[in-house]
Amino acid sequence: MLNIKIPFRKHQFDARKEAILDAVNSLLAEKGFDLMTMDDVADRVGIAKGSLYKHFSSKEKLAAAALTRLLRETNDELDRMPADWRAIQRLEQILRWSIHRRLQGGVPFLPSTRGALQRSLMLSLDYMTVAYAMNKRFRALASEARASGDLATDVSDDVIVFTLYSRSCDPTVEFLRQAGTLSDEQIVESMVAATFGGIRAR
Amino acid sequence: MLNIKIPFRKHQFDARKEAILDAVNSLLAEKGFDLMTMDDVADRVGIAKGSLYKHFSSKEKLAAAALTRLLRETNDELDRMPADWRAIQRLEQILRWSIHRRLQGGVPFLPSTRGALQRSLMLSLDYMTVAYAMNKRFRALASEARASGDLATDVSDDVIVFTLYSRSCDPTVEFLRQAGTLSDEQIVESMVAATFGGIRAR
DNA sequence: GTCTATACACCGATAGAC
DNA sequence: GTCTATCGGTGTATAGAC
Repeated sequence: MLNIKIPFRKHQFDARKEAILDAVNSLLAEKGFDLMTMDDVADRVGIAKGSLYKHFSSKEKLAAAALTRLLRETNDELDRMPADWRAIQRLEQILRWSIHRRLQGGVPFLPSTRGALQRSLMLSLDYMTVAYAMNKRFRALASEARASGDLATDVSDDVIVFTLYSRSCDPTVEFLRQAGTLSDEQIVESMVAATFGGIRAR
Repeated sequence: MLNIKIPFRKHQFDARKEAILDAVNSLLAEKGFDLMTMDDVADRVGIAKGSLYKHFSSKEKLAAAALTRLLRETNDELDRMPADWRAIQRLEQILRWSIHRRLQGGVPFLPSTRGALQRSLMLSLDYMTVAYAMNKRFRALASEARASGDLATDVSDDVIVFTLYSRSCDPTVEFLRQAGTLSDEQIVESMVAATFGGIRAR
């Protein structure tokens, strides 16, 4: 009976861990890393602050775990796409998915290129592994799309990849939501149209 | 002789005020509002922290003054443009100017839509006045450009204006600079090309 | 007005009882 | 493993001497 109870407890433990990451994800979206406090996280999950440290040894590790999970989900979304889609189609869809998730409150902020978090991310093997894998896939899609003649000739692959990363945390989304003139679906399509087609008349 | 010395002192005072704003601008660009401390500012200017409060009564007021000066300069840049330029040309040039300034370290970060700073900005008459004026000019340019058929039909004026705001603090710039494959001038032109022409082949 | 010193609050992390 | 209580450090803002 002990070999039944142990897996059960472990299940409980993992479930709480997921709940913590959910809270962190939404808090990162709301306030960003610097303004998010461990008290915020503990309050939202409904546990004591001290208990958080039984799961994650620091605030940076906590955020790294949340971001790692997010990157994994992005990879999963890429896996789910139909096999016959063109590269340009996949790139467009992954942006659409990102903005959609963000509007639902699940996708975080821009991790600033400086500061303690960035340093901690670099030291996280989990994070770096999945980040490297995702980056590789994006670059492959970019060069495939370029080979098919689907990408603008006056922007390099670097610009393509970084632009798509950045659009995931573009404040335009917040502005448009606050303006209130567009539905969520219209916001997503406007952003995709502006990113891929530009804002100048064609 | 007193009426000579008083304006001189006032001149000294104002000069120091400008020096403080310079320091704040570069610090905001480097670390953002949350991570910037009053000690940082005082150290960079070379004065004591307490003295800062003789010029600005709070950290938020300090940042608001720096951002207000930046918006004024943006307005000045719009004023400097040749009278015969088309609206689309002006919009393109103001983006080019923004990114150029940012690469030189003078343009701040993304002011997050939440937090103490945003609240303080809303209460600042100076900031709101110049922000409102600039917004008005941008909207006028957008609708003029649209009337001329120079803007994409599938993005609204809201999207045009907010997109240009957001491109001024787009992390793509940081990424490209870190990648090191493009010169500053190439970064500016890539961003302008990607924003106005999009990343999809035309 | 500029300095030094300090009050006051907040936050990350830890200790120790249960 | 969860809780309460607290330490140590940092940051904004102020007080008071000069």
